[in-house]
Amino acid sequence: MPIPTIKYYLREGLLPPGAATAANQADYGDEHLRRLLLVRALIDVGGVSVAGARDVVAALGAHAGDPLELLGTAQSAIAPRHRPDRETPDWQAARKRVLALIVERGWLVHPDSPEIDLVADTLTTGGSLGVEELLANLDSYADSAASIAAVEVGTVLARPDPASQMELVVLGTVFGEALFSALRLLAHQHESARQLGVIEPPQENPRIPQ
Amino acid sequence: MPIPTIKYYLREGLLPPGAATAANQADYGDEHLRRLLLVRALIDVGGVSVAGARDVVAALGAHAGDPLELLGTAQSAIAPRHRPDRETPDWQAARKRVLALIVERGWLVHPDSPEIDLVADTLTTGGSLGVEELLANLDSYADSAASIAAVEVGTVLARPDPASQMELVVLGTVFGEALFSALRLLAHQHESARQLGVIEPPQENPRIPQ
DNA sequence: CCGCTTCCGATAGTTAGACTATCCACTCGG
DNA sequence: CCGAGTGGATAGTCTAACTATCGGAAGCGG
Repeated sequence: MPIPTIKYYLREGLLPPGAATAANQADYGDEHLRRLLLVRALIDVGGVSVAGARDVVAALGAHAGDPLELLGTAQSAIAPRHRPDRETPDWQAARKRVLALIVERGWLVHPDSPEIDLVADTLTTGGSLGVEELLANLDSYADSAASIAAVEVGTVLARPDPASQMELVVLGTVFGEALFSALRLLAHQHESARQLGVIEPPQENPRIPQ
Repeated sequence: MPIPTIKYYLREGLLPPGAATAANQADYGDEHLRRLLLVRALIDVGGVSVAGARDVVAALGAHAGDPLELLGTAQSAIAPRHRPDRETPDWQAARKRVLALIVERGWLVHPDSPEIDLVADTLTTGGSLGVEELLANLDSYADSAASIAAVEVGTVLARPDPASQMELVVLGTVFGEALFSALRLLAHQHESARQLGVIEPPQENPRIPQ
């Protein structure tokens, strides 16, 4: 990684300044390196912008004990930015559908969460392109999201100290997404082959027919 | 949407040229509009670059009956671009782990699929940042990816004509990802609240205690 | 302690991607 | 017939993310 880039990150506030030992020397420690790796992960793996990464590390420094706040910052840095018209009846209907989902599942989510609007955005834009199937499959997506989230939150809480938990909130958001996404691709391949009736998977003992 | 932008997309080959009626007039039909919406969805919702969108629509035009090929193009346009060193023993071990997962699940995936490497990339980079939990949770991710993929492939195959199926491969890849991602965020909120032992969800009849 | 290298911080320049603006010849609608 | 609008071509703008250079002050080997 080129030095000028690191200097740039320092300027942009993505990395904390080193401890100055003289007018033109400064010490950088292990946590500087670690921070740098975190930033690169956010940018390379999470596709976050430099400005977004700055917000995330700032949030990591601030509300040191509030995982929910941090989670929001991390996710909104990662989420792609698209805003359909939110005044249309279609969008209102989509939002209502999401609220219904939340209620029927008993999800502990504040009804004013902006994340609800994000789901409605996706449903609406998809609907306007004729992907009505999104709505039909909404429950399946919610099932998977719920089971993944349960595992992930459990994993975060299993970390011993709060600082390490905070970091895993950020890293888990990014890497969890990337990992799921890549596995989904593999699973698509498998399911396409299976449902299209290509050759069956190798059996325990392929010699015995049927 | 400004006209100059549409002209730009035409130049870049994201939209097919209209049927020329005169030296300086051309007709555009419904499928042009639809194509434009598809491109915008790829860019806005999927976060795909203009060049990536061109590749996807080109793939949509070519191999008209090969969903697997198209799926690969669509996913690789969406996937963020990060390449850790693939020669390290860590990466080799990660890849072996992924292959084991594929075998033990009987997934019908070609062992040379580049998507396998993507999973290994994520595991390796995560591991180098100390997110060992990714490996531990790999099976949970695979479970969810499998069940989502089964639903999605089924949905695509339910479409009546091949052209419409091809389109849903692309749109489903993009919107499915966005929808799952947004729902995961909501589910994180819920699970954090639940596992941290915040107030319980409202019961059917909250009056009756216990 | 001399000189070469490296480093800090600051300023300025570069590159790629995604638009956006202008021009010109033409043509359609009133 | 005339003014608004269109298609195609060319050139310009704007932002994000780097990258290069500069001046001065350490550090370090001999």
